[in-house]
Amino acid sequence: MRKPCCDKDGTNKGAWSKHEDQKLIDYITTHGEGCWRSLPKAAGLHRCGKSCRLRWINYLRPDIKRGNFGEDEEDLIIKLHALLGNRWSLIAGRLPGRTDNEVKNYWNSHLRKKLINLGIDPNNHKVNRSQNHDHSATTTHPHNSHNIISGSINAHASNSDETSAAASSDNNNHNRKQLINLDLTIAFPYSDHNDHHHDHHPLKETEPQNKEPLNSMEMEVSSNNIYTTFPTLILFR
DNA sequence: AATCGCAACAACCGCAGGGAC
DNA sequence: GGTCCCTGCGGTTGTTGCGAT
Repeated sequence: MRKPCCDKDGTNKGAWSKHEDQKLIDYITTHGEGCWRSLPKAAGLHRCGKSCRLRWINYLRPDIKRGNFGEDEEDLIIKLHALLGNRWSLIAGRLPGRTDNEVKNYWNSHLRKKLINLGIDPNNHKVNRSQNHDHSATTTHPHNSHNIISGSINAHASNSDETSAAASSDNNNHNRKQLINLDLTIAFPYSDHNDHHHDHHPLKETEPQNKEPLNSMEMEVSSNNIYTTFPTLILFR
């Protein structure tokens, strides 16, 4: 029988107090991140490790960027969501200082509605033809009536009506890349990475200090990379 | 001034992946 | 190879703040 992640008795839940925050900050500043399960006891916190980790990652980390999302960030989230779906950690990984929780919340509370108001299905980023066709938003291109992203993979697929296998030909990929106008360079992990607690996902390779802020112009979608690295992206064909 | 409804955000929960034993 | 443990992720819920009535 597997033990629960934390004892239900004796652990605090709900909002964190300033005192708890300070304890967590002090401990991590001294000992570094990791070993979340044993951290609460060592730090003198009556919280489960999960809760500590979440609090640190989503709120206390010094590199957290607080405040409203800029238009460029909004744009980037929408574009990345079209590519990656609800992979919030991956999306947040390309937005320096933003957390997956923050991006997820922002999507659910703002961007989702924004797309719906534009007559765009936030799930597949396709225009809902039964709704209004006022596409005056900055994220919408007049030349592409199918998708909020200019020449996105979705748009490409919708134009080709059940397109054949995504990686079927280099020529096809080249054409797509030209159509997409959305670049997403995927860097790979440093082999000499010291952090043995890091996530090994191919898009989570870069540490915050290595992340370059990307905007839509800098992103590079290599179709080969996309389709071979992220099987779930096949969904967006 | 009170209260109601909604939006925003913080936090929790369950699950899955991966490493260690 | 199987099991356990730790960690991270994504969905969901709870709480708080604010505007409308």
